[in-house]
Amino acid sequence: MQDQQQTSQLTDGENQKFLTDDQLRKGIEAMFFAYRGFTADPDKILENYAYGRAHHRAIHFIGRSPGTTVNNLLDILAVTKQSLNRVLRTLVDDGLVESRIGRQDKRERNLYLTEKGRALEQDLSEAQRKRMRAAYSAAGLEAVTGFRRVLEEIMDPQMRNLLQAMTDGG
Amino acid sequence: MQDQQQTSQLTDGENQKFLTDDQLRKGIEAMFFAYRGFTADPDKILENYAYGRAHHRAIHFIGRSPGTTVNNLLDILAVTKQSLNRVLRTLVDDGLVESRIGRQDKRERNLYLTEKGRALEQDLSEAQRKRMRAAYSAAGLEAVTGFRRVLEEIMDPQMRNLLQAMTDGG
DNA sequence: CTTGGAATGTCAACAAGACTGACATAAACT
DNA sequence: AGTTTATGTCAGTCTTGTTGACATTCCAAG
Repeated sequence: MQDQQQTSQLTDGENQKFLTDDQLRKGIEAMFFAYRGFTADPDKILENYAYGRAHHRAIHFIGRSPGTTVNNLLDILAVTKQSLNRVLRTLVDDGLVESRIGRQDKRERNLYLTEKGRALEQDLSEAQRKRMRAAYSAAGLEAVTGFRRVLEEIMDPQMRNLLQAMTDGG
Repeated sequence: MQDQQQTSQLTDGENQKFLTDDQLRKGIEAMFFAYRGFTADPDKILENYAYGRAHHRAIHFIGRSPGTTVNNLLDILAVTKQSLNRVLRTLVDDGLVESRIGRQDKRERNLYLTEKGRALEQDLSEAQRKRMRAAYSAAGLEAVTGFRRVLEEIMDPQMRNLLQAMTDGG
């Protein structure tokens, strides 16, 4: 089994010490604390409105893919239509989101941010980006590549595909 | 400024293309989808019990730092004592957690998992570790290092310190 | 042209899990 | 002795999720 090609000076055992339960636990806890930071800044902005994280998510994905349908959004957000509808209704009522009847398929509703909606979206996004920008900058390109790589492995395959499709098309 | 040591062939501009708003957005969305996957497996187990994610968090950190106090847990979980107390009460009532009066300071309660509690903790942890193990394994050591690095930069400094203290002491 | 299914909206009831505010008790500190 | 700390508890509220039921509109297939 010892051929002349040594790709690493580490044995398999040493090479995979990052797979110990203790290393995994640290990753799990880091994920928990980081996610809290990740949502903290938008949450603080939303306190000024009568909105919560659910509204942020809807606003984000509508702003990101203008004209998306309710069903699309349901796939992305993985909540019930009743739950999403309550959020969408308040956003439409408050004039942040416009819901247009589909041109080809008139059953569908195409969702768009209004100017007011886009303003809030920018506010929330910039707050969240600011933290991410600082983190990326401090960690460096190589770390960011690894970060993205691991996140993609953690998510469900369907979500990975969905994210991929969004990134290509939208 | 140009010494003989070239650390990179990239200009500053090229070197920081990962800081564009579009790159940041991709990271933000990856974080969102990954966190959902991250919590999915324990959540599925908890459906069989009358417990939720809040119980999982309490069980995790008690199992990780046996003898921890309520106040400690409040700092870690960042919820109100009323919220935590409701969770702890059910766990104590159901015989998963033991609450002992502190030896030095009798105002404090030291929290421990019972055997039953440890069994559930193992079940939940192993489900979550399984996904992380697969992700780490697929992504490789270098990516995992970057992953951890970025997560630490994203979280609030107090949480980073707290996590550090836990990792050292506990 | 009718019928079945899909996309959407809405109503009602409910649950988990967060919150605030108020109050109580015991123990420790000053 | 008086104050602060650690914890527990009651009551009420909010957000966001759930299920179940039902209506409308419209596309598409028979």
